[in-house]
Amino acid sequence: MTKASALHRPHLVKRLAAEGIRLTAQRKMLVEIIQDSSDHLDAASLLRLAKKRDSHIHRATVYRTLDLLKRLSLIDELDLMHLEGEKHFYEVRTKSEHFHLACFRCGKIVEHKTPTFELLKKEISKQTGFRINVIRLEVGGECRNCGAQSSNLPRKVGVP
Amino acid sequence: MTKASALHRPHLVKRLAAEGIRLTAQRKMLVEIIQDSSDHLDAASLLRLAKKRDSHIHRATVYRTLDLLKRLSLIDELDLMHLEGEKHFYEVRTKSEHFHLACFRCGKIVEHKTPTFELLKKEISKQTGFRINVIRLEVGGECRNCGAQSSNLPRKVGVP
DNA sequence: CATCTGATGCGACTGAGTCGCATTAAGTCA
DNA sequence: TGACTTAATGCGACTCAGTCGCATCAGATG
Ligand SMILES: [Zn+2]
Ligand SMILES: [Zn+2]
Ligand SMILES: [Zn+2]
Ligand SMILES: [Zn+2]
Repeated sequence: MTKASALHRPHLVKRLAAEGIRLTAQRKMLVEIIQDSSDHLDAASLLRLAKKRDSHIHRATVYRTLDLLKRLSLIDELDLMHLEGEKHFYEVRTKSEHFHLACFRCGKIVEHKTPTFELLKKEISKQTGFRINVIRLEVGGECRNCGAQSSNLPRKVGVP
Repeated sequence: MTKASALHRPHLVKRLAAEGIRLTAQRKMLVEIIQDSSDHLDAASLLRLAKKRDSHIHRATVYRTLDLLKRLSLIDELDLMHLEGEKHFYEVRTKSEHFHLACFRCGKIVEHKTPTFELLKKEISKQTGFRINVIRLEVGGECRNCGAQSSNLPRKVGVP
């Protein structure tokens, strides 16, 4: 169990209850798995992990729960630059906006944050009049390690 | 034909030639369609438009060409906040980075740019040591118009 | 023009995600 | 606590975007 789970689970459960959403065993389990995972999970991985705990859980339930959590803005959906196919990944939404950098060589995903991002968000809102609900920044490139080796290793995608 | 096409097509063709890529009739046509379109196209729309010009073009060719252009960084792939399903959309990559705002109520897509975004990009690079190859910022929310009506219109997604 | 080779068309195939419906179980209240 | 109501789950058939291997076609080159 990561630090995140202990902090967020009560909040999530409260949110679900507040919306008049039924707190089923499956939903609790799925939320727990997402929160406790140190990786960013895609639907298939989530289903796989869930089946370890309850082999009868059905993929439809996983998709429906992801949709629900997305609609409630309890999780964010990520592409991670489509590093491994067209999958989408999910993570619990935290108050402080962070974003993701994906290395096209080694596949590493790095989370980062900087005040400039928060500033940019405010600025966009002011300049365009949009009330911002979701904001997603993703970066693809070459991480410090891979760049340092200035190697000729095979590339995966997006490299000009 | 939009302003973009006249400016970029020669460049695109040059780039393709430079890479030792064969300039087939199909590739030329697909590049033209993407450039001339005022909308952001997804694979299916691109195929539909292409078939109007050459009814024999096959969907596999469209997918392969999109992959090629993506790999060469000649086009960027967008999600547009999955406003209409899980489709991906494509646009010619221009030098100046812009990003997209999607309104969850009316579905409008707005393109925007601000120096802070360029600044952020430089900052990320410096702070993380990443050599940035692709950077994608997408915003979902409520546009000025829809917000002004503070209406109870049906919502599409992501609204808490 | 002839040759070489990468690209296209094709159609079968895959597999993620969806849908309608019968069954189950969460929440509620007497 | 034990019905009762109704949302949620499990199920399996289904869809349909995207992939793949292979035969054929057509750029590029000299
Ligand atoms: Zn790396
Ligand atoms: Zn993250
Ligand atoms: Zn996506
Ligand atoms: Zn709008």
